[in-house]
Amino acid sequence: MRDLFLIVDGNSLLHRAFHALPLMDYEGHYTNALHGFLNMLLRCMRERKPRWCAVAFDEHAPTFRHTEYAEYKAGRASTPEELRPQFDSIKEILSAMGLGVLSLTGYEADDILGTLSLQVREKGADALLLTGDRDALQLVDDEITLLLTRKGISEVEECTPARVKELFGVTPAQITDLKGLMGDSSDNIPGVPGVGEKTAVKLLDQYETLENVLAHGDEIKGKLGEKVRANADQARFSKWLATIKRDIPLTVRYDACEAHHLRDGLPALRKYGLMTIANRIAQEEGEAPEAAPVALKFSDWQELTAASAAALSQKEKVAVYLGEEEITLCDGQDRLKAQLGGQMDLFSMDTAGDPMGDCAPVWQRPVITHDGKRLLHTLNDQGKPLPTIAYDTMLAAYALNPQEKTYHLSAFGDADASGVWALMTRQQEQMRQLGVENLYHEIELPLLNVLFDMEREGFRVDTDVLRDIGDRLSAQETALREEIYRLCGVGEFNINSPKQLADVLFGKLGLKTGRKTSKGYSTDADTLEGLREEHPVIGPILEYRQVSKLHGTYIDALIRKVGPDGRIHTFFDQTGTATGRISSAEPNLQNIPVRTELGREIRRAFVAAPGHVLVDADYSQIELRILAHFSADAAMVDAFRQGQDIHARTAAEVAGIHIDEVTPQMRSHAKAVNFGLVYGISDFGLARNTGMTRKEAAAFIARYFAAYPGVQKFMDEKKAEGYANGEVRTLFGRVRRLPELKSSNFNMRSFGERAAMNTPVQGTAADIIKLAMVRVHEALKKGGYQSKLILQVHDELIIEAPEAEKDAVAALLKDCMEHVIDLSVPLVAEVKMGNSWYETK
DNA sequence: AATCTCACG
DNA sequence: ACGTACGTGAGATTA
Repeated sequence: MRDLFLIVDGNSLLHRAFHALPLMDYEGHYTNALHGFLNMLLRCMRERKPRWCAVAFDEHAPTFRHTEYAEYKAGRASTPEELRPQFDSIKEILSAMGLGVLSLTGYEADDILGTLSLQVREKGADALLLTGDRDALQLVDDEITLLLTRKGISEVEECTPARVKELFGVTPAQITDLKGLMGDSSDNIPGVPGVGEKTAVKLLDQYETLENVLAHGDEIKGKLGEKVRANADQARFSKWLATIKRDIPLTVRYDACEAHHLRDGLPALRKYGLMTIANRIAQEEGEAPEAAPVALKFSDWQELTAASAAALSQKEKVAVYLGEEEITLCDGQDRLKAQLGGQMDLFSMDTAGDPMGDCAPVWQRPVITHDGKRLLHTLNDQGKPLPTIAYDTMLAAYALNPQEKTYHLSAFGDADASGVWALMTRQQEQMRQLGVENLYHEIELPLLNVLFDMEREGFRVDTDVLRDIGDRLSAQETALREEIYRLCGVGEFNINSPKQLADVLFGKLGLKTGRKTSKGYSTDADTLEGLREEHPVIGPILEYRQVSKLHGTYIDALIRKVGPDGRIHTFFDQTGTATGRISSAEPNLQNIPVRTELGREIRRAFVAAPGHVLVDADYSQIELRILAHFSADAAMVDAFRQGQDIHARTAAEVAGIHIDEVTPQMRSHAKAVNFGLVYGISDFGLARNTGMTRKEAAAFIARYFAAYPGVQKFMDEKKAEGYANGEVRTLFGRVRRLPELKSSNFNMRSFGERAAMNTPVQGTAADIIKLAMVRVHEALKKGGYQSKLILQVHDELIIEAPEAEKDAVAALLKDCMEHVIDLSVPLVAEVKMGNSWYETK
C-alpha cells in the first residue's frame, strides 16, 4: 500500500467547526472550534492512518495597494471575535502533536493544499485532502482524494473524479472553467452575466476549456455568443480567481509531519481544557495516561496491603480516590492501588473488631479527596470510621470556576489518587491568585461535611399521606380528562402532548395562537391563561395540567424515593450552579409545591420523626437586602432599617406618594420590579410579567431608577465591571466569568449583562446561607443538641429537633442566620415550627 | 437526546 | 431593531 499524506485546510475546518458547535468556554476562553476541529481530524486519522499529516492556514500579506484582488477579499466576512484566538491555540496544539503546520505569506490554505498535493503525487505517494470548501474539488484526481465535510463537520464525503462529474457535470480539472463562465456569488466571482450552470456545462462539454470556448466565441450563436464575446476578459479573470495555485514556493519537511507523535500533544491539550480528547489519545496510545501537567515524580504503583497502608497512614496527609473498580492512595511520593472486591480493598481496610489495627489508621488521617462527600457515604454505608476531609479538589475546582461542564476528576487530569494530589498542588496557587482561598476554606470545604450529614439524615416522609393525595388526584385527573374530551368534541387525544394539544386548540377549535416555539405554537400556562375567556375547555386543561404534574412529579416519583428508613435522602450538588447556590436532586427537594393550595398539601407528607418537630427558618427578602447593602441606596437602606414593607415602600417612592396610600395593584407592580431588579431588569421582562405594555414598563423602570439612584449606579457598575474584567464577584469573592459579554451577538451580550447584575446578588445570598449552615451545624454540635439540619431551600433552613430542644434550637437557628455577617441593613430570619412542612408556613 | 412544560427560590 | 426576565431539576413526549 502506498504512503498517504493527509493535508488539511485549517481555515476552512476551523471556521466550520466554530459555526457548527455552540460556544463553550474554558476559564473564559472559547474552545468550541478546537473541539470540533480536533475530533474531526483525529477521527479522520484513525480511519485513514496517514503516514504524514499537515494542516494549512491562510497567511495574508499586508495590503498596501488597493487591488482588485483586495477588493474581492473584502467581500468575505471577517473572523468572529471568539474564533480568532483559537487559531493560535490550534497551531500550538498541532505543533505539539508533531504534525505539520503550514502557511506561506501571501497565500491561502487552499493554495498550499493544491501545491503540496501535487508534490506528494510526484513523490509517489497518495494525497488525502480534508476541507469544507467545495472549491478544492478541482484538485481531485486518481491519486488525490478529497474528503469534504457535510452537515457542519459531523460527516465527510469522499470525492473522487467520478463523484465530481456527478455533482457538477464536469471533470475536476474543468471546475475552474465552469466558475469562469457561471461565476460563484458566494466567492464574489462574477463569471459571464447570463450564463448559468446548465449553459456553462453545455459549452464545456463541447469545447473542453474556457480558453477554447473564448477562441471559438464567434461560433456561438445569438445572445449567448454576444455575452461570451463581450465578457471574455471578465471570464478569464473569474477563472483565475477560482483557480487554486499549485506551484507556490512551498518546501515541506516530511519528517516534521510524521503522524506518530500525537501523545506529545497531551500537555497542550490539557492546557486548553480539552480533556476528552487528551484522554482518548492517551488511551489509544496504549499507555497509562500521562501524569497531570505538573512536575511531580510519583513512584510506581504498588499493591495496597495491610503493611503498605499502615506505612502510608504514618504520613500527615493522604490523597484517596475511589474509582469505579479500584481505590488508589497517594502521599505525593508513593502510590498504592487495590482492586475493589479484591483481598485488600476499601471494605477490609479496618480489621474486624480491631478498628485501630494496622489497616484502619489510614482512615484516621486527614485525607485529600475529589468528591469527598461521595467517599464519606461509601465508608459510612460500610460502617467504617469517617476521615476528616482536609482538602477536596472538586470543591477547589468549583471555587476556581463554577461553570465547568463537568467536575469528574478525569476532566482535570488522570483519575486516580496521584492525579488528585497533583491537582491539589496546582489549585493552591491558582486559588491564591484568584483570591478564592477564603471562600474555599471558610465556606465550601466545611459545608461538605454539613451536606453529607444532611443527606445522611434525610427527611421523614409519610407515604400514607402521599398515597391519599395521589388517590384524590387520580380521580380528579380522570374526571378532568373526560370533561376536556367532551368540551372539545374531537374525540380522545393526549392532553400531555403539546403537539396534539396545539392541534386541537389552534387547529380544530380555531383559538388564536400566541407565542411560537421552535416546533409550533406554545401551549404553556401563560398562553392558555390568555385564552381562558375564549373557550370553556381552557380552565379544565389548566387544572388537568396542574393535577397531572403534581401526581407524576410529586406523588409517584416521591414515593419511590422513600428509603427503608422511611426517609427521603436527597443529593445536594455543591458544584452544580454558576452562582454558588447548591442544588438538590434525586429527588429535588427544593421545588416541592407551595404556591397553590392544592400543591401545598403535599407538604403534609413531609413530617418530623415521632417526638420531634420541624424548625423552619427563612430569610426575609435576603436578595433585596443584599442589593440595598451593595448599592447603599439611601431610600432602600432606610426601608429595611425601619422594617418597612419593601414592596409598598417601592410603590410609594416610584409614585411619589405616602406609603399608606399605596393600592394593592401598585404594590404588586412594585413587587414585580423588585423581582426584576434582582434578575437584571429589562422592560421586556417586566412587561411580560405584569401585563403592562413595554412602554409602561420602561417608564416604570425609569421612575424606579429616579427614586433609587443608588440602585441604578450599582447596576451600571456591575455591567461595567463585567465588561472590564470579564467576571463579577460576590461579597465573599466567588467568581463568575461572563464570556457572553465578549459576544458579537446582541442577545448573548444582553444575557451577560443581566447575569452581571444578578450573580453578585444571588451569589452573595448563596454565600450567606452556606456560611449560616456551617455555623448552625457547628453550634448544634457544640451545644450537644440532638437536632439536625435536614434541608436547605436557598433562603430557608429546616432542622428536625427533639421536642425538648425546639425552643432553644429555634433561637439558635434564628441567631446564626441573622448574625452570620454584618451588613448595612439587618438580616431577618422568620422561624416557624410544626409537625409537618405544611404547618411551618 | 432534545424540547416543552412547570415545580421551587 | 434586536427579543429574555435570574438560578435550578424532572417528567412526558417526540424525534
